[in-house]
Amino acid sequence: MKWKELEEEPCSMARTIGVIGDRWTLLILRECFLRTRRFEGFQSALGITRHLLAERLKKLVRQGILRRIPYQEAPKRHEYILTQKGLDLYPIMMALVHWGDTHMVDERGRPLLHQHRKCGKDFDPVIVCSECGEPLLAKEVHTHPGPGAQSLRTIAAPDKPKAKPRRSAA
Amino acid sequence: MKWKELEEEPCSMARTIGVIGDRWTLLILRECFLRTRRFEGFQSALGITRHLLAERLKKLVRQGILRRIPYQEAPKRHEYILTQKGLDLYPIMMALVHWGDTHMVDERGRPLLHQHRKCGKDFDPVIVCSECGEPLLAKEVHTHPGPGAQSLRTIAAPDKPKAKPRRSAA
DNA sequence: CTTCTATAGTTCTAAAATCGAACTGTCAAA
DNA sequence: TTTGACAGTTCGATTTTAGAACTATAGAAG
Repeated sequence: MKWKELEEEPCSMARTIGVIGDRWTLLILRECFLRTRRFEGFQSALGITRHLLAERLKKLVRQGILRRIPYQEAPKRHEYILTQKGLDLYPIMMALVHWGDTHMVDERGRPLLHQHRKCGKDFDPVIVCSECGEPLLAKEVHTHPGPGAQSLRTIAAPDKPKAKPRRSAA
Repeated sequence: MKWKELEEEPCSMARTIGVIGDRWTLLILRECFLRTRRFEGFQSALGITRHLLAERLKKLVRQGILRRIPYQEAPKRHEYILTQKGLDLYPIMMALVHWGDTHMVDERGRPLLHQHRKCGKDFDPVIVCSECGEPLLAKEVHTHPGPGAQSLRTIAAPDKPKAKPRRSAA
């Protein structure tokens, strides 16, 4: 499977992974949410090679997740800022952080706390059902094909995905 | 930066990315949540090379995200099932799916719908504050160093990463 | 008894991605 | 005139991944 195919699969998760599902892209996005905007800022914060950084930024711009905006003429310079589409990645970022906070902290505790301005408290993100507001548990969710379904794969778990001969028997 | 270093960074997101932040691992986890449990199941569903699949499964087991459980003696066979730590990845998976549903669907609509057994309705996942229950917006969240902070990097947003405006920066 | 099939890997080579370091170009300041 | 900051680009070396074949075990088929 190639990256391009991923984005065309009838699976929203696969498509998302096709866009942001690699180490550097995710880390670049972390920096974006931490308000880094410029090439040098990303590079020195992450230690990514300049080559890859340039490539990843281009891809994020192509995907409409970042916008490249001039901040000075003279030597033309641009900064990269999140579009709405990019800001919408926030729940993904929070979910990643929260899992790390829960399962990957050492004895010192969390490196970073999040305070909700609305209520003033440090919080954890909680996922709830948009319809009833109850917290979601994997076990209580049932998936079924939607209008965009097309392949039998990825819609629901087929109990046994037919095996095919791997070698020519001749 | 190497993979191993990532897991030691004082940043929960980096650590999480170090564990699950690559294309195949994420797709394998998708399959896990769709109830795939066996080597052949993953391989044929994803088209991943057997070599990589074996490696990724080993890593997920090492990380305590999957457990390798024998389901038959005779030729010894195992299946891979999510531990609690693995199940806790559910919010990340849902967040990925939801972003794809919002920004990556084609005219046909969503490939997969999620029904909440508790209320019976198809839903979207919503992230709320654990303290006040209000939906979270990136703009309303302030980050500050926690007990596990140690490096100045990644703790909090440096307002401008050593970018001193040398000119009138618009 | 031999062959086929199913399952879960391992091994090998070629191709692709990433790393690391140097190089390009613009303009301001020293 | 030289240096420094910034935003890239280029290129050879290294690491990962792809793709296909090979190994191993055991039941069923013939």
